[in-house]
Amino acid sequence: MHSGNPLPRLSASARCEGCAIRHSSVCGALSGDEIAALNALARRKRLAAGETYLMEGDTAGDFGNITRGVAKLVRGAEDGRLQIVGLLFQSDFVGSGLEGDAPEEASSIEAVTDLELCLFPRKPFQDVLARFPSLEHRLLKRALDELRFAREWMVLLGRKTAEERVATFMLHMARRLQTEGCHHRESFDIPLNRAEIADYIGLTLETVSRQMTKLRKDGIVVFEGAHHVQSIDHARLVERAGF
Amino acid sequence: MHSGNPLPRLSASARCEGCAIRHSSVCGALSGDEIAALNALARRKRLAAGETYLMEGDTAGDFGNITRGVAKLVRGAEDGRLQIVGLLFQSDFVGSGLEGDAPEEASSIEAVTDLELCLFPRKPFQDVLARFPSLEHRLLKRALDELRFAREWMVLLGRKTAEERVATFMLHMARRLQTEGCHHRESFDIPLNRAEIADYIGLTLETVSRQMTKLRKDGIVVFEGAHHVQSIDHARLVERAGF
DNA sequence: CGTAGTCTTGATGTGGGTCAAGTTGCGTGG
DNA sequence: CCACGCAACTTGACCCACATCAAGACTACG
Repeated sequence: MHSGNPLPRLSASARCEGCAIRHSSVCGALSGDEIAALNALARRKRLAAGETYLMEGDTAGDFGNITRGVAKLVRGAEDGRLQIVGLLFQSDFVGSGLEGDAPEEASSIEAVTDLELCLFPRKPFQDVLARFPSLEHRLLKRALDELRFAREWMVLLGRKTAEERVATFMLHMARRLQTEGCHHRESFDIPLNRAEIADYIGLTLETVSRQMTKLRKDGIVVFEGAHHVQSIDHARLVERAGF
Repeated sequence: MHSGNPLPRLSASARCEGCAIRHSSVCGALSGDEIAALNALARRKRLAAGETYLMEGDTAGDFGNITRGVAKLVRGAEDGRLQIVGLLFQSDFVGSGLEGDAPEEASSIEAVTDLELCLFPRKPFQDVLARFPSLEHRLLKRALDELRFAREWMVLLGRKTAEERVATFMLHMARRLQTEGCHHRESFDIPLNRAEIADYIGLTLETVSRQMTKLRKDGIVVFEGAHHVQSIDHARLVERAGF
């Protein structure tokens, strides 16, 4: 990891100007001139589903954006217990600490689907950050959004029933994934498998499976296979999701 | 709330220069000249233990610091279930959203102990924030710290046993409260009652009580009354706290 | 069309919730 | 200073939602 041969520089065809997440990521804070500074630093990295980008305890420390795919932030115990403490989607930001050397990572980052990252080496990115307060402003907004979401998830993990957890999870997936592609369809693919869902919402995979079956039998969700959701009854899901 | 008679301006004897949290709060980012801008805005507010500063759903929207005491961020369901999603200690920052009007609060803020706040009206503070990037930088560092902590707590809520939760909670209290006063003593007062601890770590008050009793009987914690901790066996607590 | 990974379903177990008394500690008033 | 009353805490008995253990059933890919 992060050793040996350098990552490829961004090719002309993959410049920031034409980037899929040019405006939705933190880069949206930057004007044409400013983005040039980042463009010069950017390196692309691809990971296959299941591969690990960073391990808990590492101090790798680059910054970057997710340009395609879904990643999970995972904390694990030696005895096999896992908790997914966050999901990263297209245009989400990656990186720990702000100043100085990178701190030890509190969680691993693993590719859930095939993944594409746009990475900036630590020190040069810190310099860019110091030059452009609008970039830091954008990072702060993102951090506050993630904090609000983490607290929402604390409510789920601390107080919700299995039924409420799965309903809340489905609403969350629908909100994040329906809008990524086309706005009108209500269908989407759940990128996580049953075990990952369980580790995200603090249950076992068996309980997740049973609750999914219940949603199907109650006509609230129409599945096509275990991962593709044809349609959801949003109102009834909200009822089931609890507070 | 936030109606009628204005809060008192900061008196000369309570200026920022002599403030207990002048350097530990976000204000630590500001030079003498810069702090003057904030000093002109500051209003003090006191709450007795148990009083509510903000209700879930409010859009009050001032910013501020906790100058003394402990507050809890609480989310509640109609059926009585509660989850404390964060504790605020001396020098912690309060306020939602950055730009424009205040968003609806996701959680209530309630005084756990007698509480003293140093508040800045929303709009003027936003102006100060726009003028001094170092203040925003400090806010970002704080937000990232809180995010890291929230994710740590997600692990507790999602995967830890009752025994591990109470041990982790005690370590957290020791860390936050021992250093506030004198460094050498290992004793401290738990500001939360059993029900609040339960709502913080996702258990019932009975289970919390039983686990506290177990810590006492196993000689890991010496209590004097239900709230005062005389000493803790740090190493054995860490063992019990799990991952 | 075989086989390995993933998902579903069923049977059983248990950690922590719920319900119900006690007990302790503390402020208040006599 | 003591008696009372109330809230907070502890402890015990019982229960249930979800975990665990154990087969099967899909499905995808060679």
